[in-house]
Amino acid sequence: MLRRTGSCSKPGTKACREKQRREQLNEKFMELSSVLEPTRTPKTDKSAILDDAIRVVNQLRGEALDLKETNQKLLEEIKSLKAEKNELREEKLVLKADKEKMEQQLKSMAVPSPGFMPSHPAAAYHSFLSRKLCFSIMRACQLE
Amino acid sequence: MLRRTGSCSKPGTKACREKQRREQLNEKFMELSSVLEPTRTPKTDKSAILDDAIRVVNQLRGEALDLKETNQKLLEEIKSLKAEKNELREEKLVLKADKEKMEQQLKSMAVPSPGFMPSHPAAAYHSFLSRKLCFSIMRACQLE
DNA sequence: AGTCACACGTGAGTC
DNA sequence: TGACTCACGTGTGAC
Repeated sequence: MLRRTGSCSKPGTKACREKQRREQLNEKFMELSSVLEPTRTPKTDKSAILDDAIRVVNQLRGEALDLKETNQKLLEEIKSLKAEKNELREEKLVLKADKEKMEQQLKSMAVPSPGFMPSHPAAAYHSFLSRKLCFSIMRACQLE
Repeated sequence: MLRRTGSCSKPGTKACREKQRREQLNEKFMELSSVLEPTRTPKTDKSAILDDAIRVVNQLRGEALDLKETNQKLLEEIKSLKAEKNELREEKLVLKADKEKMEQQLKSMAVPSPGFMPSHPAAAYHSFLSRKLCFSIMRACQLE
């Protein structure tokens, strides 16, 4: 692209304005080329610049489409992961409630009612064995 | 863009080849314009086409960047969700093991050792009460 | 009228 | 050399 840089010989002439118009067009060609290839020295071939522009726009459009599709799938995966997580949390809560209920029951068993007193030596010994058993259960149930 | 469509007056002339070259350039302008606006009637203004091309390329570049960034964040979120899910699953397994251990202990308590026989009526009555208590605990622990 | 964008043919430079 | 690309000034049609 030859460039007779500089202003017109006779300002106001039609030829001059036509020259300015060409210069503006060429500046836009350069700018487009710079945008298309931010790294390299801009091309000076108008046909090549137009070809590149067509190619790049199509390529970027496809890329954006792919990325949007991927985004959509990732969002769906997140949605399902959150659902699974909530399900696990609920199941965990149920199990925890079960466990606490069992512990509560065992604790109340370990402390007998005040009026309950074995009157016979054999009964007292049996009661001792029962309470010993209950504590061992509690130990087993608390699990560290 | 005025279009003197049709071939040259005198084929082979320089003027004719120059005309063909201009026509090729114009076709590329048209194609670029079509790519830029797939829906509308293509523009015929060369400056406007170049402006649009610059704008669209920049816009698509930014859009692609945003999408890639979003993708990255989504991937990280998925990663952390999976980690949280695994943690919940492990906690659930621990709770389940606890529960089963407690159930096992209670079940073995419910069946006393064969040599264990209360010798006195009061002791027998107390043993009866203990077993009754154990069964009620088991009912409570199994929880439907 | 006058302006605008384009087409045209030609001169000039490059490989 | 010849074919290519670009700049230039002008001609033309549309608004």
